[in-house]
Amino acid sequence: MKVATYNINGIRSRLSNLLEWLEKEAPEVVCLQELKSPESGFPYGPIRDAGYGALCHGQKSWNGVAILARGEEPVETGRGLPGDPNDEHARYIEAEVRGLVVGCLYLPNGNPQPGPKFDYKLAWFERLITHAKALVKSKRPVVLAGDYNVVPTDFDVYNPRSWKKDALLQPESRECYQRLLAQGWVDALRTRYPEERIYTFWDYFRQHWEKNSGLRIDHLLLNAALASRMTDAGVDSWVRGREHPSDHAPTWVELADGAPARKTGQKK
DNA sequence: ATGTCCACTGGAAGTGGA
Repeated sequence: MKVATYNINGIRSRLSNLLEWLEKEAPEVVCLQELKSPESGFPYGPIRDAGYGALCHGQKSWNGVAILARGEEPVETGRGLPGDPNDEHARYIEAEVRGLVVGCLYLPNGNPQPGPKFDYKLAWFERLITHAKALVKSKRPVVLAGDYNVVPTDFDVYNPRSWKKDALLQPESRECYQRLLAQGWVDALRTRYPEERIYTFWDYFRQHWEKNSGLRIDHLLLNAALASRMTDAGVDSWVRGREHPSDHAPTWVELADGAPARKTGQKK
């Protein structure tokens, strides 16, 4: 089973890219970010026709997240990150799919820094860390997937000097990511490729895609119950090379089948 | 400072966000 995350940068203007990718790669579970659309504009019809059930947490103009499931309907377990009732941004949705708990997140970009947007990023990150603490310990398999807007180390960017002042590389952002990992999460892509440069995002400027000047900011974190099932991971970078692409590429993990659910025990 | 793209407003080109 393939679980993927894809920052689509506008689902309405990118629908054909999404459908082509779904048809070619047929992931079982998909986390989407940056829909830039309210739920009323979400293309449920074409996505259903492609064979996927969908959950959408949208808003006008910005942000927006969704979870797709091939051949079934994801069962929603939460939307909006707990911890701040005044936070209106549509950046988190959670569901159960195929025995997995799937958290789909779009962490704030945080630029320019310093400033209120960077403060919001760090505050949101703290709320994520708090929420993740319960998930990581679960006996159930959990994946936290999305656009984290964090370049974990200098090895995850083509040239750290060019991005030194960017919110994605700040020590505070990286410290939060490390603290999240330290709970016990496995960073699927880096575990699969411990010594290779691998990117998930190439901005639209200065022919960065053509020169492979990328960043690794889309991450799939697995708890212990799921990490042992990982058989492969990768980036569908061909999608970034298509006409009219998002600046991100779909990033995925392949998982072996889990043990069948028990009829007794575990129940609370 | 620059570079490019998306969505929105308003009814063209500018703004905000990334």
